[in-house]
Amino acid sequence: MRLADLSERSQVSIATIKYYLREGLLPPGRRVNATQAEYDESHLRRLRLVRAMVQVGRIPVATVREVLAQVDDDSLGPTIRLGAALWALPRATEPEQDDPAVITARQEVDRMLTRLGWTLAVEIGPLSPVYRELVASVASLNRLGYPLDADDLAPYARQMEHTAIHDLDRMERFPTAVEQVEAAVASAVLFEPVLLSLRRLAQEQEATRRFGL
Amino acid sequence: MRLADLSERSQVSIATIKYYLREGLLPPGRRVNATQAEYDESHLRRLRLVRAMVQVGRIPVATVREVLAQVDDDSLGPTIRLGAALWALPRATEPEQDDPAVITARQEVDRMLTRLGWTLAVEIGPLSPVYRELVASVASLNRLGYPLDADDLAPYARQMEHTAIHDLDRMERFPTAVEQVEAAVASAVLFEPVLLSLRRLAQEQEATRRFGL
DNA sequence: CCAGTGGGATAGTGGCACTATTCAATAGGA
DNA sequence: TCCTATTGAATAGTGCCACTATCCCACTGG
Repeated sequence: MRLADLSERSQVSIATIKYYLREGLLPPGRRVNATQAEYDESHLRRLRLVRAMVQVGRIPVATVREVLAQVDDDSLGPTIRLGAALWALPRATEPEQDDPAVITARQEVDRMLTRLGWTLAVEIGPLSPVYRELVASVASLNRLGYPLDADDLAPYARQMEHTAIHDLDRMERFPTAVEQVEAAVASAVLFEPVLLSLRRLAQEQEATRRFGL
Repeated sequence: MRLADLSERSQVSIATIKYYLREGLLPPGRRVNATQAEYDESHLRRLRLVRAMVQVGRIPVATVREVLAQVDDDSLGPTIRLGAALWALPRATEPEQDDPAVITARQEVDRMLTRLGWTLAVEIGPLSPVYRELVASVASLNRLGYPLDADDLAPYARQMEHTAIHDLDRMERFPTAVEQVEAAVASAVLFEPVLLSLRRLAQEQEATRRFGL
């Protein structure tokens, strides 16, 4: 497959593919000679993943580069690789340490985590971007006057435990490590809109049940 | 409260507040005289909501304006107002009609909805932006090689039914209609990062349980 | 009386994801 | 062989958008 074919099949313009190649989001093709390069299915798959992250996930190109570097790092075991890829994802605005809303939020998050027995999360929590993003989000809600405590968070967390089991079941169906991590990233990025849409539909449904049309 | 005070208490620069006033995201203050205006707590609350939508939710300013127009429309009953506000939120790329991935996605979504008995969603579904966003997301996953059928979607949807009940319980605690709709919008925008963070934490937790460290 | 304040108007900034152009070296069909 | 098309590199430009900066003027209040 040449560049033009890759562009054709992915519906991504040649200029944009060149841009991604330049930015290191797409590995270079196998150079057939000085003026031609050959691309294969893995390039197509990667290109679609990049598009998904950039367009659907609104992830900055620089972040996509970091995530993919983890996906392709053969020196990591599959589990670590998965963590590392998701590690690089969040769009977090880092919480300020001295903000009282942040301190409260952290306390409640920690209480929720210990109550659920998420020991790993508690130990590595403060280092994880995911944890920090959670704290920052809860703090935002605090500031807006919608406080969330451990009692509010716990049921949602338990529901997410169930979804996580589903998620990993789906992931483990893929044969190779790279494909599994790609699936995890795709799931993190693309499945989120699905979940959120379902939530809003459920809200509409529940509102109708309560208040009628 | 004068403009300077509003800026001080919200930590939003005067220039930005003026910008929001210009764009109609913030109602003008009560003019005390030709050169002074008085703002109250509702302005502060609204300003924080706008910031949350723009910064955390990454919602375009033009969309924020539309959403707030619904929030403030007294001619609507509270339920309709809630729906209308959430109606205006999504900013997804519309699915193309003839795309086979979209057709498959729509079939599976519809099957899932009927199975759950979400009759309202089925009837008004094709008109709802939320429904269309769901179809588009599932179609993206299809194209990427991660097909989702009704069997995959249903358990997630059932879980979201539970969260929706929690959501509306929290919303109904607020006294006035405007505050309730504001709470719903804040919940739609700000609670989403919380849910997603919880999901990723749960994934880390579950991955550790399965594969160890 | 005059520094400060609010609001309107207008232009500028910076980030970012592309997009267009040009160039030189071929490839490949007529 | 000729001629058009293609590739990759380099570089500059575009369009969007959320601010941000600057002026100006009317007026306030110590």
